Amino acid sequence: MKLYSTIDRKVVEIETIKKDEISIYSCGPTVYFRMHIGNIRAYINWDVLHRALVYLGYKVNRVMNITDVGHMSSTDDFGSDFGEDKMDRQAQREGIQPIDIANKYIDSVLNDFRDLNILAPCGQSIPHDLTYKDVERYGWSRASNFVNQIIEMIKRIEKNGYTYETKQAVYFDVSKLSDYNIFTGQELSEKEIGVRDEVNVDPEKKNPADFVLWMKRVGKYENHIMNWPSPWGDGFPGWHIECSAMGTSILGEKFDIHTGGVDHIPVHHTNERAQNIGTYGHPSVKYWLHNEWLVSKEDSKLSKSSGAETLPQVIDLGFEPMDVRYLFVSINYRTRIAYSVDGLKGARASRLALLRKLEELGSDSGNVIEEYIKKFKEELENNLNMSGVFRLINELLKSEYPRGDILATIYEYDKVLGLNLKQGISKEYDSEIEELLSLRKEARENGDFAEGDRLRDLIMQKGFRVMDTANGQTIQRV
RNA sequence: GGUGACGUAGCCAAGCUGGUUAAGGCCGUGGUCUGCAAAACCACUACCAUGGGUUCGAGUCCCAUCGUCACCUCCA
Repeated sequence: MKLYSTIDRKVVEIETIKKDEISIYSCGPTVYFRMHIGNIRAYINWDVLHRALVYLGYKVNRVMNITDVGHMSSTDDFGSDFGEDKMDRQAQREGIQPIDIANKYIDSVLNDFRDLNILAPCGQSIPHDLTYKDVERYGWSRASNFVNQIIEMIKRIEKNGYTYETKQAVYFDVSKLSDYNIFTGQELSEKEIGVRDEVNVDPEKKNPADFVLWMKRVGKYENHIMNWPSPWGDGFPGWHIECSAMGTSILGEKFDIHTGGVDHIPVHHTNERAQNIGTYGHPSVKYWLHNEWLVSKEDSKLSKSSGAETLPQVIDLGFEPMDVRYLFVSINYRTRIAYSVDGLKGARASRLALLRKLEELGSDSGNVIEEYIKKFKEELENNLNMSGVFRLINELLKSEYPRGDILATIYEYDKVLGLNLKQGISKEYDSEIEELLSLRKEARENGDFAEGDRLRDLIMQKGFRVMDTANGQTIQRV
C-alpha cells in the first residue's frame, strides 16, 4: 500500500507496525454545528481508505474522536488565546446545556454518515437506531470521556519539562522541541511576521506559538460551563491535547496512521506531534495523511461560515446522498475538488448511467474476474487511485466477459466504493404513478401513441422520466 | 513577509518509478436504434500555463518565469 505521507512529502510504501494490522486515528467532527459538504468529503475519503485496507487484508483498528469540549473561537478576539468556547456559545444561542448541543449534533452526524454509507470506525455499518448514547461502542471516542487521560498526559509532559504554567493556563513550550516545525518547515521567527495583530491576553506567555494544554477557570472563563478539577485548578483541556490523549491511550504509544484535513497540518497536528514527543519521548504517529479541501467555483475555500451546503440541503436540491458519495469517491483525497452543483449533476448522471448498465447486465451474479480484482487492488495500493478504479469499471462494462462475471466483479469493487450498487436505481413511486404507467402501457399496446405520449409528459411533470426498454417501461426520478 | 500545494480538453479528472494512438466520466455535436422520445451503442472534441535545460526520446526529470489556491487565526 502506498499513500502520501505529509511529513515525507511524497508517496511512500506503508509498513505497518504490526504485521497485517493497521491502526488509524481519524480527526472527527466537532459537534456544535451541522456537518457541511466539505466535512463530508473528508469522511468519505477516509471511509474509502478504511474499506480499502480491509479489502486488502489488513485488520484495521480505527478510532474517530468527537470533539465535544473546549473548542475555542478567535472570531471575537482576533489572535487571542482566550476566545469564546464554541460549544458554550452555541449552547447559549440555543438555550440549552453544552452537552445537549454535543449530543444533538452527534445524532446529526450519525444520520449523515448513515445516509452516505460511511462505516462506523469499528468497521460496521451504522445501525438505524444508533444514537449518541451508544456511539462509543462503535469506535468513536468522546473527548469529554477522556479528561482523566488528558490530565495524566499533561502531567507527563510537565514532568518531562515541556511545560510552564501561568495564572491562566498550562502551556506547551515549543522552544523545547527542535523539530517542532517539521510539518511546515516554517521558522517560528518568520511566522511572527505575518501574525501582526496578535493579541497576547496572557502577558506571561513566552512564545506566540506556545499553546494551551490546560485552560484554567479564571478571568474570561470564570463562568465556563464545562469544567473539571485538575492539579492546576478547575478548568478544561486545550484544543490539541484531546487528540493526543485519545489516540495514544486507545491505539498505543505508537500507531500507524493519523488522518485529517490539510488545515490541520500547521497547527493542530504540529501540536499533537509535539505533545506526543513531550509525553513519550518519541513521535507516536508513523504516517500523517491529509485530505485536501473542497473549493467553490471561484476556487476560494468553502468553510462553514460561507453557507456551504449541508447534506439535507443537497437532498432538497433533488440529489441523493449517493450522488455526493459518487463525486467524492471518484477523486483522490489529495486533489482539491472544485465543488459545484454542476459537478454534482455530473456525478449523478454518471452514477445513474452506471446503475442502468448494471441493470442491463441482469441479476445473475457470476464469478469475480481475477484479473480485474488484481488490477483493482493495484489501483487501491497506488495511493488510492480511485479514478483508475472507475476506468476499470468502464473497461469491464465494455468488455466481452460473461455478464454475470462483470456484475460480480463490479459488486466486489463496491465493497470499497460503498455506493450500494446492488440496490440499483431507486424505484420508489406512489400508486398514482403506477396507475399512470399501466394506463400508458395499455394505450401503447392499443397503438394510441398520442395518449401514451400525453401520459409520459404527465408522469414527467410529476418528476419521473419514463423509458421504453426491451423489458417494458422503466422509470427514473428526475 | 514566510511556508506549502498546484496549473492536463467547455467542465470534473487519471497519467508524473520518462517510450507505440495523453485513461475514464459529464456536457455538446453527428449517427444507429425507437411509433416519437428516453436509455443504450458508435463516432467526433487537448498545441499537457510559458520559456529554457537534461535525454535517442518529456505532460512525466531539472531550472526559471507567469498564474491560482491554502496555511501562518477556529475550520475537513
